[in-house]
Formats: sequence, structure tokens, C-alpha cells
Amino acid sequence: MISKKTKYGLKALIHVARLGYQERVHIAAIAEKESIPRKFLESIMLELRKAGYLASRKGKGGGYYLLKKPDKISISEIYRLLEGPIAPVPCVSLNFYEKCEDCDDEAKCTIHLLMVQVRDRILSIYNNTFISDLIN
Amino acid sequence: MISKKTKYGLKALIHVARLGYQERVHIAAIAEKESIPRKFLESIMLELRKAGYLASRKGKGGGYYLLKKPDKISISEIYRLLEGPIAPVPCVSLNFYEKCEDCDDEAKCTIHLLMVQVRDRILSIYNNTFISDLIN
DNA sequence: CATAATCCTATAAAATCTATGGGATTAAAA
DNA sequence: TTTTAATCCCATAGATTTTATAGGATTATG
Repeated sequence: MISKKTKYGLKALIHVARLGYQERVHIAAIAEKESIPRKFLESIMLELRKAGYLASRKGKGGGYYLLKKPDKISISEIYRLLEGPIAPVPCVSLNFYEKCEDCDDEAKCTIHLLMVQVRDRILSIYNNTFISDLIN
Repeated sequence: MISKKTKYGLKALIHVARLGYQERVHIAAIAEKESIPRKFLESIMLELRKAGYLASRKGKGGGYYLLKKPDKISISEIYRLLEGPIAPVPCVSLNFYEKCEDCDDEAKCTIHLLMVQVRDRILSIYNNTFISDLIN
């Protein structure tokens, strides 16, 4: 199960991506329309901005807008940023690999191959789906 | 990411399934060989027994053995028992459905279809993999 | 009756998730 | 220059879930 943070982040990003070129939107507006707690969304938006997906203007008339093109933002990237590993176990993670304490030899692990398969199936979707695919 | 509980449970179940017909094994032995905390494993084994996958004998010479045939135990079942929903979000779960608070109309939700796809990919693996497939 | 195993309930410790508060900063408009 | 309205930033609180652990009850064997 993905966290609410990731779900909120994806929905907010899609929301911004639906706007016109460099059109701005307030956090408060997104929060209301997407039913996301305002302050929680604020921290998520900040993270998306710092990672280069969004840009913002402060002050009156300010707001957020999309910095990266929606067809260049894969779900994988956002998932990894907000959620962490896509893999079902750390020992098959491509970007967040960690050795299992309970496993001497991964090749002999009874569930290792299964986990690899699951990882690859999920990745094949998230790698090939972009924010642009979710706008409509 | 799956919990350690689910990982431990799967590995323990496979461990028991590798034994001969109605051969018994102690929790302590599994715990040691699979590097699982003994008391934690105890509670997991109890859950697997209550769900009908394992049987046990108390007292001296006791232990656990497989009750259900390994080719009749899908990973889906065990996952749902120990972990809960397989779906990435509650609103696309087949067995643990819950409506999202932030979503009036699922048909209009921007990430709903994506989540359905992920669910189906994972399910297609877990539904079609059985404990018997993981013995070797 | 001693021993060795599971059974059962409670609970504690740690980690993670889900926010919330409050003020600092910035920019535009009045 | 002042007011207003937005993001920025840090701290932390509350809730939930995960990961165990403790300790005794129960049961079966020899």
C-alpha cells in the first residue's frame, strides 16, 4: 500500500499539470479541490519543488506551477521521491538496495525470485507511465 | 514494501513445506535456520495454524507440520492473511475495499486506473504462484 | 512427575505516518 | 510605505503500525 503522502503528491502534481503553461495555482486551492490537508500538502509541494518538478512564486499572486514537462515525469520518479523503494523487499530494490539480515545467500532465498518478478511488473508500469498520461 | 511478518511467514511456510509428509519441526529450529526472532515467529505460526495451513502437536516431540497441500496454497492467500490488502490503495482492493475520503467519484480519479493496473499485475503473480513453486 | 514443546494474552519499544503550529520571508497591490 | 497574501521553514505532536518480548498456561511424552 502506498502512503497518503505519495497519493496526495501524485494527485497534486497532476492537478498542476492540467493547468495552462506557467499558470499558477495556490496550495490552498489544490488542498480544497483534492481534499488534501493544507499543511500536509504544503510540505509535499515543497519536496516536489526542491526536486525540480515544480516551481513557485511567493507573495500575493504567487503559487505553484509545473517546471518539468509532464511527459518527462515518470511515476517511478515521483514514487521514489515521496514513497521510497518500489520493490516489495529491500534486497531486490534497484535504487534503495539493502541486504537482508536473515539471508546469507540471496541466490538460495526461497522468495527472492518471486520478489524480483513483482518488482519488475510494478516497474514496467511505473517506468512507462508519465504524468502526461494521467492528465485526461 | 511487505512487512517482515509476511516475509517471515512465507519463508517459514516454505520451510515446513519442504519436509516430508507429516514430518514435524520445532519453531525454534525454523527460527534458527531462517534467522527469525523466535517469539515473533511463534505468533506467526499460530496465525498460519488458525487459518488452516499448518497443524501442530504440543509437548515433547511436538512441532508443526503442513496441513494443506503446498500446491493448493497460493501466495495471495498468505499475503492477505499476514499483510492485508495486495492492492496499492484501498479503493482498488478486491478483498479489503475502502472508499477514499478524498475522492467523490472513482471514475474521475486521476490515479484510479493506474492503481487498478498495478493491482492486477501483482495479483497475476501472487494468484498463480503457490508454495509448491517455491520449494525448489 | 520431569521435561519439552506449543498456546495465549498482554504489553512494550521502535519506527513510521499523518499531520499541525507558528513565525519568517517574499512579492504584489493599495 | 503599509497592508495583504502567498510560500518557506523548522519543530513537534498525535496516531498508527510494526516488531517484537515476557511470562505463564496448557498439553503431550516418556
